[in-house]
This record gives sequence, structure tokens and C-alpha cells, in this order.
Amino acid sequence: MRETRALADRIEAYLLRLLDQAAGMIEVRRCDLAEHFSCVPSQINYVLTTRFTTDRGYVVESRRGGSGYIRIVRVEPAPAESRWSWVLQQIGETISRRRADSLLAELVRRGWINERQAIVTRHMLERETTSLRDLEPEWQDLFRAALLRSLLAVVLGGA
Amino acid sequence: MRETRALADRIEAYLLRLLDQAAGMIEVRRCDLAEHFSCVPSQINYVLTTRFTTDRGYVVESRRGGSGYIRIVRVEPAPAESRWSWVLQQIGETISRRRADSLLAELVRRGWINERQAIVTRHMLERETTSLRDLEPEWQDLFRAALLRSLLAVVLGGA
DNA sequence: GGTATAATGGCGAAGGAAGGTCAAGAAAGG
DNA sequence: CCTTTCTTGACCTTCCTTCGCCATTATACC
Repeated sequence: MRETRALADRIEAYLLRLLDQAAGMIEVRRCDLAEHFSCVPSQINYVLTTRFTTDRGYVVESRRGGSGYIRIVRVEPAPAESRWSWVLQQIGETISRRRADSLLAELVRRGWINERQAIVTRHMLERETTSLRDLEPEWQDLFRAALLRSLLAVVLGGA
Repeated sequence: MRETRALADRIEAYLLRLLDQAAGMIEVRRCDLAEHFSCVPSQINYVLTTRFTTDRGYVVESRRGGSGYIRIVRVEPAPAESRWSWVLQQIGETISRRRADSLLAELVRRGWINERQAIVTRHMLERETTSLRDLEPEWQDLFRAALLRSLLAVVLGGA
């Protein structure tokens, strides 16, 4: 007996429905969900890691131990999917100072961030990268990329 | 019959409420609290050591023996000191994941950032730190501190 | 004043209650 | 077929709760 849709899809749909009803933020218990769908608990993790990713505009937090929980938050305003993925692509795995600067300039030109945000971001990028100047150069570009991704996630995410 | 929230959380909430009512400084008796929540006294110690830490801006003093007490003081930034410099001081040179979580929780409690900002920040911290997991641990804490400084600079408008 | 006793609080180990991770195999899709 | 996606199960980590025993202080009694 084959289900029409994969279990993972049904769990995803269920969580999305809950999110709609609850204004974008829910807390569930992994074991409850697993029981509800008669599956192993780790199936829930699979759904979370494949469906509720940052790229799609979700943040998942959890706590272990007694009365633990899993919290799913839809980040608002959903960082306009295409916009965000474009930015991620521009940043890539590593990014030089020069490329970071020009990317920030481009974001301002497009009106995605304002001048002030660009200035603060540039400043932090510079300041914190040099604070780790003892690190080998290849790590620095990796680090700058991580920093820039995070900063833009916050700025573009309206946080 | 399972409590929705963990006992430790309820005790924390209770103490925070008392602190608010009492302008940031309270004295309680461990045994009274334990009785009030129908738990063993050491549960109180657990709450104190996990919730009312220096990272979150609290100082706990106590005295044993007859008429002993536990005093909890919320440490506010000195008037001359800006929020930003207080935050910088809390972060320090390096910061663990646990301490970062604590600090973010306290910033939310103080109303300096909102829940959503904290969630996104926490998530970025986690995500980007593990993306550099091949780095030696001491660098990771250094990196986390840099990341947290930068993110909060943007969110709080510091820098 | 010294000492015994009662009244506090502190500490660390042990157990329980969640959730997380990883890898192997099955199913589906191309 | 071959690749990708899904599903499961065994084992791990984190957080909470309780318990037993220890340390310190005030006070009553001599």
C-alpha cells in the first residue's frame, strides 16, 4: 500500500498548515510528530533539514532534555527568495575585500539596503577581518564570506 | 500529566518577575522557593547557575546558616556607559555558543532586540560557525565573537 | 566566651527525558 | 540501470530533576 505522497511531503504540509494558523511561529515536540505520523523521530529531522532551510526563509531551533521542543519560525519578510539566493551566489564560498565592497555598492544601487547599512556592514567586515589577521589568508576570505552572509541575512531579512 | 514548560523555566520566570517588581535586586530563601515549587532545594541552584549568569548580566550572592539567603542582582550598564559598550564587554574576545545564547536571551529580555532578531542572529551564529568547523576550536570562539559583534552592531545600530 | 545544635545553602553524581547524527537500505524518478 | 530522495534504526549529546552528603552560620546553653 503506497501513499499518494511521500511521508516527508505530508509532514511538511502539516507543518506548513500549522505555521499558517499560528502566524509564522510554532513549537512542536519531535516525538509527538513522529507518533502522529507513525514514523521514527529522525524522520522529522529529515523533513526539517530538507524543507525548512534558511534559503526558503525558515529558522529552526530546538532544545533537548525534559520538555524539549522544536521551534520553526518563518522569517518575515520572507527574504525574497530569488533576491537572497542571488546574494548567496554572489558571495560564494570565499570573498575578497574588494569583491565584498563592490557587492555592497551594488546592493545599495539596487535599493536593497541603504547607504547607512552598507557603511556599517563594510566597517564591521573590515574591522573584524583584521581582528583575525593572524589567521591564514585562505581562512580570512572564508571568514569574510561567512560574516557577509550573516550580516546580509539580518539586514535583508528585515531584522 | 506533563507540564508544558520545564520546572526550571517556571522558576526562572518567577524570579525575573520578582526582579522586575523589585527594581533589579531580590533576596529569597532557597528552601522557600523549593517549597513554593514543590521541588528539591538544589533545583534552585540549577536554575541559578544556568539562568542567572554573569553573561546574562546577573550577580548571585548567598549566605548559609541560620537566616541564610540568596540575593540576585541585575547588573545594569553604568549610566555613562552606552548599551553598545556594555554589549561589547559581555562578548569579550571570544565567546562560546552557550554564552552567546545567554547574552541574546538577556538582550531580548531587556527589550534591546526583539525575539525575531535574536532567532535570526542565533541561527546565523550557529550556521556560520559550523561552516568553519574544520577550524581549531579556539578560533571558532574568536570567530563567533567577531560574528556576534558584527550582527549586533547592525541590529543595535552600534559601531 | 566556648560549644552544641539547628537552620540554611552548596556540590556532585545518577537517572530520566527530550532531541541529534550518521549510515545503510529501500523507493522513486530519469 | 543509475542517481536522487526517502525511511529506518542504533547510538550520542544535551538538559532537567532528584538525592545524599557536606559546609557554613546563627543561636541557645553552659
